[in-house]
Amino acid sequence: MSRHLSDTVEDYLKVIYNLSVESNRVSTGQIAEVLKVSPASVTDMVQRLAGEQPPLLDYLKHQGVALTEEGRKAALETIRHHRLLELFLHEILGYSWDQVYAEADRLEHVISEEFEERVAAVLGDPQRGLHGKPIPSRSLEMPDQNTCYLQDLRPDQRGIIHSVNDDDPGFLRFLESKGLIPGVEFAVIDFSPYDDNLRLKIKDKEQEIVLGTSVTAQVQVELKG
Amino acid sequence: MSRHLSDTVEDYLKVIYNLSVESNRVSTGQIAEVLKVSPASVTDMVQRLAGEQPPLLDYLKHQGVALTEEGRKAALETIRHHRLLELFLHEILGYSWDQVYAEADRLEHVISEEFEERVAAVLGDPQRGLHGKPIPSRSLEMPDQNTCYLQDLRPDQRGIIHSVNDDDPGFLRFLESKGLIPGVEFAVIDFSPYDDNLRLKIKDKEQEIVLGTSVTAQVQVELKG
DNA sequence: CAAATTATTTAGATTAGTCTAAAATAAAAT
DNA sequence: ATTTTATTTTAGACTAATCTAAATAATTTG
Repeated sequence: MSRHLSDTVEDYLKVIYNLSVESNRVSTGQIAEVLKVSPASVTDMVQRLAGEQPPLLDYLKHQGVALTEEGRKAALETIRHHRLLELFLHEILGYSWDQVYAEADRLEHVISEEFEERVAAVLGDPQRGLHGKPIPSRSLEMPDQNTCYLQDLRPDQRGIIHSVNDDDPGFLRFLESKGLIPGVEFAVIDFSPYDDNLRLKIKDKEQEIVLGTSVTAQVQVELKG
Repeated sequence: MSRHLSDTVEDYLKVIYNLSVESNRVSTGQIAEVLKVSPASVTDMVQRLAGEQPPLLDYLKHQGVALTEEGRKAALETIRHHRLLELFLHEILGYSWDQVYAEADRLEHVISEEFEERVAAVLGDPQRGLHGKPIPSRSLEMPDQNTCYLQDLRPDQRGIIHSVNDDDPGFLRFLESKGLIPGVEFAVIDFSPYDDNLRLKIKDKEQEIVLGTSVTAQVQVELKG
């Protein structure tokens, strides 16, 4: 079915997918920043990908890009690889949850469909990754998650940690030390205006914790009740 | 310790290592044939690798190349990756022995030292690969094997299948169907001149088998007694 | 040992992905 | 509604890895 895409192209599509969750069209500047390449390189690349047959991107000069259905499928394939690999590295090879990202990020471009299938089977066809994010299905359907960011909650609301960003090992170790792990229940105790800090009570933990937006904007939660 | 080498460079070094086992210096033409690139490309590349600091190859115009110690270490690193991966794909993910080569050949360039260590640990630090070839040690020592090619044996000699080439799935399925698997004992019954066919009796098998040189030149054995 | 054949190397070109610097466009601010 | 600022695009150039065609060196053969 799918023609071969280079590692680089897969990275572009993945980044565009992730940025698309927030805004409909994605600017070349945003992509450049995430991929740490120059804006000029991005313009070049998105023009190429928009010109492919069939096109992977929809591109309008000075108005950013959006994934085509083709591009979306390719991005989800890579994301499925990544999330299956993270789980695999943890479950089978004993990697810690802050270690898996870098390894999965290289392997995701290289494994075959066969490898993907076998890993999925060994893991029992998991629906969620090691950091809580949904894993696209074999047929590349992304289950829609009913979540919001922790930063949007206010006192007296209760929730469950749904998922966290996986790409910063230091941040992940911080989350672990605070007990902010997917599946954990918590309640918002206090909200502090101006700095937008949140005070949380985590289930089965004595000590309450206070978190700034640089944390609460990176954690997705499921509302309870 | 080691600077980063591209997948392509690792492939060149691996191929040169394998060809070096037979002849001391390796010709650009041989390399071109194995890698399926033009001889001109090989000349280009070997000149580059001989010019690196420190050099990975020793190159003399029109006289072929040899690996430097630096190049040999790099080749062994890749070979270690490959053989550990093949075993891993078989033992942990259930790949058959004719399926592992292609997957390992892509993954070998991408896995980290961490991955290598963990896989080696899970497999119990194996000394031999799935097809019998020795696995270079962590410190990149290649155990020297006391073997010869099956084609060099004559009637009444007995041996054990030591190792077989891993790169052709069809050939591997053929070997399996004949019971020619590393560790299996056999005796040479007959040698036929002109075509150099060998007749073998395989231990615990009723039927004797006759093999041509296109098979016997691809199988390494350990002499017994 | 010279001629013919074969192998290797050089020269010049191509593609993917990147860069910097300059030009063009869009957005923000006076 | 202009000017300023910020973003995006174009233009031109670089590197790694490859190619084909032509030139050169080595080897084989008569």
